[in-house]
Amino acid sequence: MKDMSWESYRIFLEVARQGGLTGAAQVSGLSPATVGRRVLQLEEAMGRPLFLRSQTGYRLTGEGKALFEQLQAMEAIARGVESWRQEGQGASTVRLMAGTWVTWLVCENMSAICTERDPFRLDLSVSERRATLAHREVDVGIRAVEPVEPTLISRPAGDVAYAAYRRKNSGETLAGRWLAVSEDDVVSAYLRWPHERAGGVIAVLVSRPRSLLDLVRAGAGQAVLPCFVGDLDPSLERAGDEIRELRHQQWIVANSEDRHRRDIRTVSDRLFRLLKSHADLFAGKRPSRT
Amino acid sequence: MKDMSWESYRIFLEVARQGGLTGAAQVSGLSPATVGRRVLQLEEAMGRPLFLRSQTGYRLTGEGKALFEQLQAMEAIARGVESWRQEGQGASTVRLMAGTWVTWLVCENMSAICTERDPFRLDLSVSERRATLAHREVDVGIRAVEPVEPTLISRPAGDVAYAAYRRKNSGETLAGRWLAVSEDDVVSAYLRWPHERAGGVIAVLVSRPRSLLDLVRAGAGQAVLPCFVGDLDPSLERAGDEIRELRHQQWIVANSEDRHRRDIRTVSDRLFRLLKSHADLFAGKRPSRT
DNA sequence: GACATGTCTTTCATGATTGAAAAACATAGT
DNA sequence: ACTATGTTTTTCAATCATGAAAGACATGTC
Repeated sequence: MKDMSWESYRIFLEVARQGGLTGAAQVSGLSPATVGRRVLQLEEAMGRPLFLRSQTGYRLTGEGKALFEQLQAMEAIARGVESWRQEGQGASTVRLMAGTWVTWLVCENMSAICTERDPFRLDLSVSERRATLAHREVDVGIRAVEPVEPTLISRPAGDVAYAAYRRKNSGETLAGRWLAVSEDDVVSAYLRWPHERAGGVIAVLVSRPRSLLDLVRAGAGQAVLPCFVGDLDPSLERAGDEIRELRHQQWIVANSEDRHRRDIRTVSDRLFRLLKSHADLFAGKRPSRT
Repeated sequence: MKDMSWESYRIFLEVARQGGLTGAAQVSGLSPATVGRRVLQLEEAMGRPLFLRSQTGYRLTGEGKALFEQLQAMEAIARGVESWRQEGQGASTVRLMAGTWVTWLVCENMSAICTERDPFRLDLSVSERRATLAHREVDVGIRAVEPVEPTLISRPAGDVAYAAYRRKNSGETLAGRWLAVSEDDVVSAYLRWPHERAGGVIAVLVSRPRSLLDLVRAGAGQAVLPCFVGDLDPSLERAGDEIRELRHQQWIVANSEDRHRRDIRTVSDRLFRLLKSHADLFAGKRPSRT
């Protein structure tokens, strides 16, 4: 029997990722009708059900999950080829993944990472959409734990300190009013802290960490933030000492197979310099503001 | 810009492997016309020449070779998926690679490896077409050196001894008449031996080792053969002692990622038993013939 | 309970992709 | 020098895959 078309593999991956035909159709530039047909053919060829169909979308079956695992590895290589292609056309893309606050810092200092004259484009993605380096979904990442995968190379980029912050001159009126991220969206230790350790009640819940800063600025309460965020904001002040138990190191991580890519190296180096130049801020050593 | 179609990748691989449009068209079931078109599109999309075109066929450029390397890894995964598919349909295929003589032994004892009642098919390929385990072109292989790749698992399967053979009762008349494989086709030490060490002249050159046995049987001269081949043939006798310097171990090798495949395990085990049951013959301990 | 909104699925005309055949071309052998 | 055989490339008709729109259906909202 003829082999299954590789093109169906890619469509399958997108349907599995997007959780439905509509989403997959949009990102792949096809129509939902075609996507549905191709998935049907693939299941036919594979001789097993790959999805659980419902009016609300497609969910992977157990066997579908097994296939998904395999094909992700295939996609990783395809991504490598894709960037090799872009490289040849002098228009490469570096995908940088970071947490909410490092992303924020990068945005504030974009000119230190990527200027108009650089021959590459930058794709920033926050870690909520948990992209994986192993599958080459991103080229450079920032992690709070040292990676163990042998296929990754990492470089330590200093400590990160945390403290509670409130609007300046708000005195003790906000003492018990904590701002926090809803527990469903908690992905890091510092986000869990208000839930576990804060004595007072939690006044406002938000779904994105970024909103914490906006709320504190507005005087809605106090929240735990990285020191390099809180200390950099002139309208904020610390509501207590550094929370030592949250301090951790951070690493810049890249895929070792992409060692040869100049653009990745460039971004990685510049990011390293940016973090180093803010090392004192990251570590919570409150410098005198200019 | 839209990504390149994965289907083009597969076509590219086949053209690179077959060295032309015609060959690729046959194995992929397309017409030469479309294959040519798809390659053209791929080159367009990649923005670089991938092949050197000539009336005699397609040859990879340097950049084409780079792409070929990448895509081979992709194909390896696709092969894994393909056998997973076949497995689900209860009709799997085990690809076994071996040298000329082990292949011969397997053919003679096919019932010990794969019978009608087994739920899998066997693809035998001799090592001349140098298939690689790493790229999953074969599932089980026999090697004369212990593999170092960490992705492979190996199992020692005894020693292999060599000696010179001639037709029985041909006396000393054939003393200097060596039969050998032409130097271009020499892939193993025992094939090189007649060229380097034989005192006499080489009477007949053939391109395939298998022909050596036929020639010796016909009384055309003497040739170096594995003992398990020569000693098993009642019409042959040794023309000298074992050639100790050629003795080596052999290993059964499989891809460790296919550990879970029952059919591969079965073939591997049966092959192991077959080799073990002939261990004395392999080692050159001439047993009394029945 | 009606309704709005989001899905997947089906239908059918359109258009892109394909294959067969012929052409153009190089190579090897006589 | 010529022919035979292999290749790639072009041409054109026909098939096949595709998309738009409509249908069917569940889910959540008012």
